Amino acid sequence: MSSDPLTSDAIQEQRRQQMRDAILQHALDVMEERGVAGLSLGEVARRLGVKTPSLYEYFPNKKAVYDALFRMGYEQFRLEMRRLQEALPDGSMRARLRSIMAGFFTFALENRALYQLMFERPVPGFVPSEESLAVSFGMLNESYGSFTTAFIENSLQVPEGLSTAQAHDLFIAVEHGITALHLANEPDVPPAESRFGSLLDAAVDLLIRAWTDIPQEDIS
Amino acid sequence: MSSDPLTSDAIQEQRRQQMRDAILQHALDVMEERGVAGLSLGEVARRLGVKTPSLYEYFPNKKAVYDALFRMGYEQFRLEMRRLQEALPDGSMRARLRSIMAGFFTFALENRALYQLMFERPVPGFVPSEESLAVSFGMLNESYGSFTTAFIENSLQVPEGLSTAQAHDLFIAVEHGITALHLANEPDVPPAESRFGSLLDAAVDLLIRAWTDIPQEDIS
DNA sequence: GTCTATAGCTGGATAGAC
DNA sequence: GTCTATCCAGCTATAGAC
Repeated sequence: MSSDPLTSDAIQEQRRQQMRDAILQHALDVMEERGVAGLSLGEVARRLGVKTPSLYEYFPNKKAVYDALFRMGYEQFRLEMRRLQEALPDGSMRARLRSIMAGFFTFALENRALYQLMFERPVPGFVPSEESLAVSFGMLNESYGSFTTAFIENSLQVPEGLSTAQAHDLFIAVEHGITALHLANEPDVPPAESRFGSLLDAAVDLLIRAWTDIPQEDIS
Repeated sequence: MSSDPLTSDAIQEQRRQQMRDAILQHALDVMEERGVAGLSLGEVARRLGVKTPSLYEYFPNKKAVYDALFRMGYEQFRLEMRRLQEALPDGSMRARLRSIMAGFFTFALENRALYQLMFERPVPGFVPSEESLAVSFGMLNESYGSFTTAFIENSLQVPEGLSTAQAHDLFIAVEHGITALHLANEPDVPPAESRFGSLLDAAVDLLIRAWTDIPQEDIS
């Protein structure tokens, strides 16, 4: 019997995918060290133990590497958010929002370069492709879905004039504002002691206060 | 009489300052077009009608240009915030917060590159100098001062466990979150129609709701 | 203070041998 | 699919004439 061509192809494909992943992983490392815009394909190749032109077998150009990273970032982010949803504590809306915010923040700290690529525009000339933007929107929609569910379950009320989608966007904006300022100003200070990281609880409190009717027993 | 050396020196100094300003202005233009990290001294020189080495008479290296821009950004920002404070509408805290947020947002839109340099870290290897950081802290303190005043005047209450300084930081984080997401996702959409720009009012509402005791007449 | 000239480097990307 | 060789472009920065 000759070797099975189908299996052979599959192995080929697998190897190809492994190489692509390795490139992306080393690219991430380089970005962490040199800054997002400081990615160099030469440096990536060096770390992989190959020569630069070899990379062009796997990505047509540098922008494609950025694009793949952008997409990968949102896919990982989606997985992380799902994991978070499933492990969400029972009980108060406060505890649940707190948990989501902490997860968001932690993801950003553990994937700084990726986070910057996803939420800021640090690379001159790079704009995510349509397909990658679709992935990022998919993630947002999924997040929006569980946000809405949580809202209904806890009978929180969004103020009139504001859609639930907008409330969700505002939630993300608050998360991102705290996260981005922490990363820009005190990237290496532990969140709990940091100027902006320590505001996570206050932010949750803010949202709960604003979107919950003051209980009647508060009035003497 | 010979020419007055003092006056001559002053003129020299003035010319020098003009050239420095011109360099910074063109650097800003280039950053707007090519991205913050895409600044090229060669391009700046070209637009000024001089050769690249001439720039080194005015700045010792490229980082010094970034640093001067960073500082300039915060100085302009401070002026803008003062102007805003003075023109603050009488009346409700809501109207005043709205005005401040709109001013912040507008400054960011009209100075995108500068804003990114100030609030994000888009340039690999660039960290603001101590002196420039001092300027930025000075601005924050000034902003904090007027924030506190406005709070006291309107007898708003920060929740226990949160200092006024932290409330101020949270305010900035909300401003930045909305602004940054707008710039990253829909930089060219007019704020009023944009996904995140349109959240400015909702953000003010959020803060007011959370930090104001619900009036008694709300209870039937 | 401006220039020419140039060092010195790094980068992205392609052609073509193996 | 990997390599060598190379192109080409751009950049920061310095030396030294004028």
